[in-house]
Amino acid sequence: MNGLSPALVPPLLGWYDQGHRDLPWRTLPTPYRVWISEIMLQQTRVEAVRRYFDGWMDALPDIRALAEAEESVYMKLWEGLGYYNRVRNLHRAAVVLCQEYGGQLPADYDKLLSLPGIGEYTAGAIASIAYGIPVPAVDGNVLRVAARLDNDFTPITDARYKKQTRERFAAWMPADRPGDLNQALMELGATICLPNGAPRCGDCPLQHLCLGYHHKNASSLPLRAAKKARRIENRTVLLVRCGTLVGLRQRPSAGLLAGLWELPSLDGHLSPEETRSALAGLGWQLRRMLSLRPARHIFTHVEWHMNGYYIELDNQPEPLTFVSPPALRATYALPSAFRAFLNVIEEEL
DNA sequence: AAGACGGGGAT
DNA sequence: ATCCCAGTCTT
Repeated sequence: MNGLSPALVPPLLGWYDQGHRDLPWRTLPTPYRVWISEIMLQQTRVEAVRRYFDGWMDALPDIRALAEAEESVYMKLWEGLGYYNRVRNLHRAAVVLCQEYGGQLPADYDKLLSLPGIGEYTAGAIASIAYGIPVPAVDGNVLRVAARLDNDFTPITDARYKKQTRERFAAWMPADRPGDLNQALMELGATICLPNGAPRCGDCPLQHLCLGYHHKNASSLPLRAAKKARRIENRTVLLVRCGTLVGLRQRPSAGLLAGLWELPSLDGHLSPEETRSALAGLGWQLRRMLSLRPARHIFTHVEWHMNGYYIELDNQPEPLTFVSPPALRATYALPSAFRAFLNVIEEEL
C-alpha cells in the first residue's frame, strides 16, 4: 500500500505489455510522429485524433514539409480539431527546427520545452517516448491516477499539485522504458482509472498499491475546482449565395477561432425585417431570403445561440469572399459551429 | 493565479 | 446539462 511509488513500475509495465490500444503513432514512434500526435492529443481524446493523424502524415510527412507548408494547408488539415493555436505553433516550431536544429527535434527536454506549443507535459512525452529520456509526462490522466493512488484530496486543478506530482515522478523515473511507463500511466487513466467517478478498480493492476481504493475513495477522487459559467452570445448567421458561390468571411487573427473562415453573422437575434434593414445599409442587394432552423454551439467559455437566414444576393459585397463549394471543401477551414447551417447546402458541398 | 482557447463523446 | 479529455499561453 505505497500510493505513488516505484513499486508500481513492474505491475504497470506488465499490464501494459499484456495488451494496449493499437494507436497509429505507436506503430512507428519517430520523433516527428510523436510530436504531432502529442500536440493533437492536448485536451483531445484519442478517438478524435485517430481521424486526423494519418491524413496529416500523408500531407506533411516530415518537419521540412510542415515548415514550408502554406497556412491554408495546415489549417485545413486541422479543421474541426479545435484549439487552433496548436497548429499555428506547430508550423512556427517547424520553422525554428529547420533554422536552428537541422530540421530535427532535439533530444533534450529543455530545448523541446522552449519550442512554441510544447509545455512541460509535451516535452516530457516527446523526450521519453521518442528518445527514451527518463523524464515524467504528467497529464490529466496521470494527475487523476496519482490523486487516487495517494488518496489525496488536493484539487488537481491546483498548479502546485501538478508541479509536485511531476517532481515526485522525476525523483525515481526509471532509465529503462520511461516512454512506456508514461504511456502506461496514461493508458491506465484512459481505460481503467476513469474520470467522472467511474474507476474500474476490479481490473486495475495497481489496486494493491492504491490508498484511494483502500479507503473506498477512488470514485470520489480527484477533487477539482468548480468551473465558471459560460457567457451566451446571440448571433444572426447568414448563409449567403451569389449564383453558385458561397459568401465567407475570415475571422480576426487573434482570439476565438483565430484566422478561420466563417459564415458572416450579425450581432444579436435579428428579425427578417431587422436583417433586411441592416444588410441594405451595407449595400447588400437581396434577391431572396429564407429563415433557417436556429442552432447553438457550445465552446468552453462561450455559447453561441444562432438564428439564421439563407440569402441570395445580386452582388458580392465586401468584406465577403465568394467561393465555389469545391473550393470551400478543399481550401477553406471552417469551425464546426456552423455545421448546422452548412448542412442546408450539404448536397452541393 | 486565472482566463482564453474547440470540439465531441460519455454520463 | 455536465464533465473532461495524452495542455499551453497570456495576462
